[in-house]
Amino acid sequence: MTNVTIGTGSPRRRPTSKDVAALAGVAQSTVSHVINGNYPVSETVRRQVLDAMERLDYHPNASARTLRTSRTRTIALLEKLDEHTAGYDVLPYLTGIIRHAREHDYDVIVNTLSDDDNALDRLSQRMICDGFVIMDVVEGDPRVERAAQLAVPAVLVGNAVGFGDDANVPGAGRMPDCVYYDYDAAMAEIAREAADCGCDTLVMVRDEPDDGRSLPPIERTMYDSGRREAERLGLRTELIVPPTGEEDGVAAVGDDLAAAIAGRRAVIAMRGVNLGDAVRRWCEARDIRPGIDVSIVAIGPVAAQGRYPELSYLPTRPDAVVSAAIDLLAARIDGDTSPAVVRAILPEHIVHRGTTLPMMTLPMRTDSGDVWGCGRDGERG
Amino acid sequence: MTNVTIGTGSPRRRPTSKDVAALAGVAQSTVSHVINGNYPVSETVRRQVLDAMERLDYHPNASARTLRTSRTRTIALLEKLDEHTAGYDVLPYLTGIIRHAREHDYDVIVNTLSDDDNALDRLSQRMICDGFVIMDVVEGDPRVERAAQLAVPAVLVGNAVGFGDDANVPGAGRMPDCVYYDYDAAMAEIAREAADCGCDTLVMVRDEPDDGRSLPPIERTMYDSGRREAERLGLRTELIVPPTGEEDGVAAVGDDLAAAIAGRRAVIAMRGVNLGDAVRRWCEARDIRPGIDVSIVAIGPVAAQGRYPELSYLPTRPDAVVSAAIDLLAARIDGDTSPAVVRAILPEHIVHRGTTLPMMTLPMRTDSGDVWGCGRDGERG
DNA sequence: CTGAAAGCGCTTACAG
DNA sequence: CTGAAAGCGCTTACAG
Repeated sequence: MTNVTIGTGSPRRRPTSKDVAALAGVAQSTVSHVINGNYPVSETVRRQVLDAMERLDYHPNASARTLRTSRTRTIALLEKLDEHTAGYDVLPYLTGIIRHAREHDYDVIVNTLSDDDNALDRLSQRMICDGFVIMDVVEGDPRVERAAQLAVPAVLVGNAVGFGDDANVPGAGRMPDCVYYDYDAAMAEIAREAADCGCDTLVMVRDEPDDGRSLPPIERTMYDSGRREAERLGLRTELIVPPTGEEDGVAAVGDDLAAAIAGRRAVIAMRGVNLGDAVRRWCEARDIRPGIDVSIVAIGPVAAQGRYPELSYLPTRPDAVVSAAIDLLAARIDGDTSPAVVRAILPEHIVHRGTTLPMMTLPMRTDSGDVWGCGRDGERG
Repeated sequence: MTNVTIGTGSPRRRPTSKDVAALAGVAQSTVSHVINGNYPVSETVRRQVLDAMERLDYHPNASARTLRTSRTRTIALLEKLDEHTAGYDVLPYLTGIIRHAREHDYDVIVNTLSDDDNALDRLSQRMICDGFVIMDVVEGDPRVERAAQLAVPAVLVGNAVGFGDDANVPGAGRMPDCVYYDYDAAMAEIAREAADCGCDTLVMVRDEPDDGRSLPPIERTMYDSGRREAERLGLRTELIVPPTGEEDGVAAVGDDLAAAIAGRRAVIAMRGVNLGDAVRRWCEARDIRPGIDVSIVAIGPVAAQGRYPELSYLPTRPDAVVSAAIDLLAARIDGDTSPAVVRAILPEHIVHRGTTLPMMTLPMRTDSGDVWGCGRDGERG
């Protein structure tokens, strides 16, 4: 306790490894050896050093270490956010990234500004961070090419833009890795679970209209994927495109929606728990009973669990996504130069709650009005 | 363009101020003088140096600067978040802090982990940041006392816990500054606007029940404050305490709520736009027309604007809060040792949208059923 | 196993 | 106005 600043007295100089060495009666390098464990140190000396560190309340200075090692032990998260961003969609990513980064002993600098275009350059050129996690990449995002030119590695989270067929970045540099949740597979999974329990229709409600602003890349192909899988399984499909992703949007396409599910065993699927809940309320207002007359499944983050406890959903696995992303990034920082990786995180299964009956036992009405359950083996008719 | 890493070739060493000095034909210190502007430099030399910096694509190394100056130009934001945190409540604070920090040329390390208890110690002891913004401080939060002992300054955002009457921190150290939105004044403001247009009842719906977990400090006194102001103005008041802050909670206290507003000119006020929207929907489901039969005003973040476009609300001014917080923190980092500051950010006025008629012209029914407008001067009767 | 020395890339008195 | 030198606090070959 000799090291606590008292009142307004001038703060005592922080102890350095030199002070520790002096107190322990060893060389400064020995202190470093003890701390980093890169060189063998006798147990006696190790104890002396540890003891001195404790007594002085010594903690190594991060910037001195960084200056010497060229490792900041900091990664930067670039995620453009505005006041319209749905928070419970971003929080699991944010917190997951921070948690996994900490597990790799990194701190996370977060930059959410949409007008801070040179954050990427500034943070890497001044050696403020060891690597980047870049989120919400859009089509033609200049940051992808920029990231490829950087002296530090980057991983793209949430989209596979600029990869696949057109994975070549103009100019030199190495491609950033990319991790994303596979919405295509997710929609296909919903189609499969629908077919498994004898539904005959998959109604997909799009999250956002195609209004000139470019659709999120993850939305470009998921409806096609859902339709393809559904048709392969013999289901009818419908795509409803509301003018907005909220309650008003659902109301605006109410007639289409009503027609799409009328007299059908339908599963209504959409991206986003907000939209899912809006559809649920729309149904209830019209005495269509989710989980009985129709199934509603939203593809959304686990956070939905708290906010919409009644909604059945297919989790987007943000933790799996960011865990893979941080592992990749940490490996790159440690010098892994293997070819760039594009990793799809696959969906698991629907979490059945109030808006679907468990698919395995979903009651099914025959034409005669009988209700019976069906197994996954497809014991039907 | 000579400095771009090509393909897998070994990355070129980053240029240093020494390289710049050599190219410009001056001493390294002169380069520093040009960059920092602390010493006079002739215009000719300045140009030479600037030119050399440009040609080499030179950017000063942050850790070397930090090692020398003991300034990291980084602040740490500590905000415990879990998956139940409402995102649109935290995003404006997060983004606001980052934006204002950048304006002061700070980057922001964010730590949202609820189990990373020594983040405060680690980040300050290893000199990773110059100061802290600590959010969501709760009663008896050990971080307040901890912050007071730190070598770097801290500012508490959102609560004034441990301040006021019991502002003394045990042990030595300097008290952190604190900035908070004044919910007491907010509820009083709602009471005043209600009285101004001839309402006779203020119904407050509490956001969270007092369920053993300590209430957020900002909720401790706001209902008292609302009641006091309302009664001073001759309004009746009611406090409704739902079992949860969501839709189910409102349903559970539906009878109380119905009784509280029956036959009254009531303003229903609550903290949180979610709750406000739940009340709005509850009203509409019972053919009580918000904005006509009753007023609903939620105290909430500006983000409500996007999410609940119909809801009238009293903005919580997150930007004003964090702007003040960062200004204070930056001043402390720059050596300001004046006494600790507790700054309340006062509410402005209600933003009238769908759930209130503009208060100035709210139609008012007399006993005889007449409808008439009223001015702020209180022309009544 | 241990220690003396160099050096990471800056900034800052200080001397000129 | 300009430059040579010291030093911030570490880590890492290297010599012993």
